[in-house]
Amino acid sequence: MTDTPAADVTEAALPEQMRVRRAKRDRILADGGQAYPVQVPRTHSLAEVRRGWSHLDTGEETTDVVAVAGRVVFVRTTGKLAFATLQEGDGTRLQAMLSLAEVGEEALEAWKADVDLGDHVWVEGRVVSSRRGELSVMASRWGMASKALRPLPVLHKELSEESRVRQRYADLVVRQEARDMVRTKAATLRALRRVLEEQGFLEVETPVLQLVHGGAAARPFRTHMNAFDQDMVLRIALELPLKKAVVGGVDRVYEMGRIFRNEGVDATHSPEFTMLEAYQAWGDQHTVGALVRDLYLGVADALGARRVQTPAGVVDLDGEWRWLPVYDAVSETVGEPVTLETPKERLLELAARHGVEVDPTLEKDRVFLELLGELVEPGLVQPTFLCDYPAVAQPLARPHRSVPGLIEAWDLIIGGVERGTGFSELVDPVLQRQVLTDQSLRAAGGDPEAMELDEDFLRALEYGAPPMGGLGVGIDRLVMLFTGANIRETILFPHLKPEV
RNA sequence: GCGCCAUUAGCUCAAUUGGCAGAGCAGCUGACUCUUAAUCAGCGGGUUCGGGGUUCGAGUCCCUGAUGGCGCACCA
Repeated sequence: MTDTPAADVTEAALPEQMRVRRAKRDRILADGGQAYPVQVPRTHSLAEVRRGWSHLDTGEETTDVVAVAGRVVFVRTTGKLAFATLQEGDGTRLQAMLSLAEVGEEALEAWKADVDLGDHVWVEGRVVSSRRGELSVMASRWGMASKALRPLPVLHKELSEESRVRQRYADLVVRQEARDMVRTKAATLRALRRVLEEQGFLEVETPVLQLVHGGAAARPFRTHMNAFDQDMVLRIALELPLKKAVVGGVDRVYEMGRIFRNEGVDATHSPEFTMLEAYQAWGDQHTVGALVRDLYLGVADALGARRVQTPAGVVDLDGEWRWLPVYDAVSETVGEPVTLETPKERLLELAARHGVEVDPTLEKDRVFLELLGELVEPGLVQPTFLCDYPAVAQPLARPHRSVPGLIEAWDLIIGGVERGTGFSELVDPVLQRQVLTDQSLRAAGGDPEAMELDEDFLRALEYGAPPMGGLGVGIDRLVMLFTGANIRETILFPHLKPEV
């Protein structure tokens, strides 16, 4: 124990409730007890007791002795009989009863004196049903398992938005939705891996620290490797190393991992988020379209619902997943034919007529993409593959097999939001070099999102990559679809600015 | 990045026109052997986000900074 003067000053500055709890801890230790024992008697989880003795009638008692442990979330103490509600990790609760007649005066008085909301305790005793029918453990002994020094937030009201995120550990204790989210996300990751494994995909891990930034258009985080005295970036995509693996014969390969983008933070964007990318040799945009559908259905089944309520309406994942060429989509929406040849001036007029603000200095095809994003995407509630994009949309996609100027790529829209993207991947090393050279010139010209020229990637392609399809799915957005949560709820510990 | 709103006890929130800073839960003391957000009686607990200003007087008005939320812009 620290009794330095400095510690006393700190002690005095603490809120009353924390001083009280510290005093209780000190008293337990001074009396020869343990406030933080390395191990406690525990024969059953709270859930196991609930499952095993659910048949008890109101007031029925057994001689079955169990030992349970959990966090105290409610206490109700009468003179000679104390009740407490214990909670374990997934939110399962079980009542503990301490009766003077069974536990003895000394143990009951210690309970009243030492136990606060938030403490972990263990209780050993018979499984009984109380007179009001509450399944309980009637204590013959109890002990402190871990003394909490900080008072728990109230359980009757949700934490403020900021506290929920800053102190997720407390949020998890007091809010069932927070606990469920952790398990929902884990179930989602399991389901995705299962679907991929069933279809013969191998999971690999590729470098997070990279020499050149590529695979997507985004601003990277920069760092430095001391051993090589080498500036590096954190990856913004998984794409390039996975394609290198396909070159080497890893025909069906995927990675599910964190990528980092040094950009805005809001309810739908986090600077680090989890991406799934999969590449399939001998496949194309249609085969990976089928794969992404299997992935979504696999997750839906794991979470128990193929129909999902979203702000945009009810999504039926069992329905048709429509393929919608983007020029058809925009033509239909604006009520007149729009094609790759439609001049920029006309596109700008259409934008103005439909109230879409567009930077008039954008190139023609980007104006078109603005119209698509503003007028079409929000209205696509059911799963839709927007396809046949103009080439400008995706530098790494293959030119369309039958329509010049288009590429073979899709964006999957569900509930009005982009959920994933897929390609017939570009494997011609000469074309790829042209595209990347153009990108690197833009990077040199100051575009912070443009890709750099990755010579190693081009060397790999020059050895020959098989025809392949590839897809990318934002895992957090997938979880958001099924839970209705915003991205900060799907990420256990999202980033916030430091506290003062 | 721009605009709007918010920040008060451990937690969640009140506070009228600028006039003694409050409630519920939590905590402390006491009562109570079937409670379950237990109940009852009493008590304590505040850098009103930080800094500056106006005023006899500021949680409240002004300036400035921090953090958060929402909207817009950008992105997945």
